[in-house]
Amino acid sequence: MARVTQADVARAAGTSMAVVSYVVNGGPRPVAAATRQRVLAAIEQTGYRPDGVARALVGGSTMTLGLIVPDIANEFFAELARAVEHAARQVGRTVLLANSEGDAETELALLETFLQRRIDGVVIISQAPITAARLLERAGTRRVFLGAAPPDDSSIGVDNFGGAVAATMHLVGHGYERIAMIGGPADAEVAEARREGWQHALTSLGAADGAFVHQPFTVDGGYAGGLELLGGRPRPQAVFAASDRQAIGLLRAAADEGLAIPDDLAIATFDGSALSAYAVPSLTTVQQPIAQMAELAVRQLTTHDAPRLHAVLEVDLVIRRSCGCSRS
Amino acid sequence: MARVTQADVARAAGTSMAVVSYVVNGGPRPVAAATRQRVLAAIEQTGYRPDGVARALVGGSTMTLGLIVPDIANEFFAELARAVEHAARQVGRTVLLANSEGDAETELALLETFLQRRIDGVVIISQAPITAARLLERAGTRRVFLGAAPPDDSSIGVDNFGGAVAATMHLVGHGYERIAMIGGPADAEVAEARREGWQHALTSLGAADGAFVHQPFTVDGGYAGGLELLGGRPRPQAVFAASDRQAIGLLRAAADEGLAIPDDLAIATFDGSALSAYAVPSLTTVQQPIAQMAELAVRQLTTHDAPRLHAVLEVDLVIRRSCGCSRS
DNA sequence: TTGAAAGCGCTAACAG
DNA sequence: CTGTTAGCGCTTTCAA
Repeated sequence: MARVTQADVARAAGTSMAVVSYVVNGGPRPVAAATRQRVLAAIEQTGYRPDGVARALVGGSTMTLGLIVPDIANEFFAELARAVEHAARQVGRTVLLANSEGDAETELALLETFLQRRIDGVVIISQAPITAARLLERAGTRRVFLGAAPPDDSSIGVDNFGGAVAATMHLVGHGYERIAMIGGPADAEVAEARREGWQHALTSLGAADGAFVHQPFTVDGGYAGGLELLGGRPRPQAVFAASDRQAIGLLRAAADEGLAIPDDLAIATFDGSALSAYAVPSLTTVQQPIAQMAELAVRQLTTHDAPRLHAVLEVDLVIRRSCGCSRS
Repeated sequence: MARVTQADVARAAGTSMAVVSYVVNGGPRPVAAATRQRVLAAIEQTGYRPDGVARALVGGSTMTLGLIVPDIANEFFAELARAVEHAARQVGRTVLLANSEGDAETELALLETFLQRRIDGVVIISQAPITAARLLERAGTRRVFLGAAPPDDSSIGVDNFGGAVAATMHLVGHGYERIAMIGGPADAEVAEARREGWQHALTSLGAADGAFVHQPFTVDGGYAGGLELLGGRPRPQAVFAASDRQAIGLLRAAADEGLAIPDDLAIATFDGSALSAYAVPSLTTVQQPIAQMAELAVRQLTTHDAPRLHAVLEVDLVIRRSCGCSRS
């Protein structure tokens, strides 16, 4: 039951270890067809499985990517994780997953662990971009930030401002005049951009400012924000939520108030996670291009000397029922 | 910028590599307090970070656990993944994540990759338990199956039958007489156990058989099943869904039919993922002890010669609004 | 208590 | 085209 090594294969094939390595890796030296066959047969017969650890030690690359998200149980991050794992697998990489729990200290500790594991690169939704970048830079580890990012590091983001404008405009197009917003935490960059987009749409249309509340990106946050907004007078006719999770909470708040969606209250939200499609009624939402983000991130980490990346991806307004479009 | 190695530290501290190793690992040989201080200082000063790869090569353990789920974007698996990662982190392990996409071939390929990476153990929700177990056994790799499992391997499951009985009984207790069920795929063990529980509760109460449909564990499955069941005459008064995702689809089907929950139709479901709490109305569900499952799984994989584990965990009926309990 | 040295399994020069 | 060999960075005997 002992581990089958390259030496065992070499012995069985009557060749040297080097040759075995050459056929396993298809290089860097050519191997005669006949020899190759013998080696292949020996591999088959011995049940040899190359040892990735030894390979990494000598070669340098672990073929492993790290992924740090605040909370994998959040639909959006879960979908992102799936996409990242998928993209990584396509190029032969494996992914190490970790949850920072939204905590900067935990995130740094996690990065430290990943560095010890010698990951080839990391995709991170960071709570402390500057510190994280410095650590990774010192270690010479590639990385790409999603969302909040240090100015001089590779990052992938979406057009939060534009998406919020589009959603708000759409609501305005329905004729609503009092359009409130449940925003994210005041210190979250992406949240602020969405707020500005909403604000911009409102003012550029000459509408008075709508009510606004800061809330965490959670269902509970959406619920609390919803209750507060719906309790105001005059009550808003529509609410733009900064995230799907918040919109779900808002749905409940509306139900508590006995408000029908979209007849008594229209809703638009941001993210485009499956949550928004499953909700009743389904939510009109600004969809983030998750697959594309993952694809880009993995490519950035795995292509040899890729130049710094600064992507801001287009976002897509998906019209569903919560905004009132399909009202009879 | 070159990698700082143990040799660098030894040099800086004026000792041998062995001593550095002893202080880093706290053994196996004692080190004089003064020497230890010098080493610690040298580590600090050089910015030394132990190389996990080299360590794994010589030591044997990679301190890494693998986790294979069908689809991390599914709430239930996402919550499980979070719990596993958390439990693993508590004991200093890192987790490699992969999605089998519900495909046996993919799953095997993933396992093969994990074995090359020399993971210490794997937590798996398997599509092909027997084959997977054989592969892992040959490789001498520890594993614990969640859900479907080979009879002679460690596994962790929940009382699917009992949970279904409890949920169905609860519905019966409300006075409903026509209680239908949206089940899982016919070939899924856990799904069958839930079906039997529902069946058992019905017959033991002398109720006539309720309508039943097989559906995949998806929102769409629940929607399709819901439409079919709700279209039948007489229409069921309550439906027990085999999973939260299906219940979400059922909610939509009910909305399509203009049925109010729980007044026109009561619902109970199985899983207890956040989805069930977020839904409007909130869903009465059989909650799986996710944290406990993860905790147990990780312990099984990381404790030295743990005996074979065959856990069947208790499940908890969480009463919320969809069953009609809070009807005025 | 400390040091020297033998590997862990593999890749890639460097020789033949 | 194939074989020999020197490490990759670390842990752990075995000596001192």
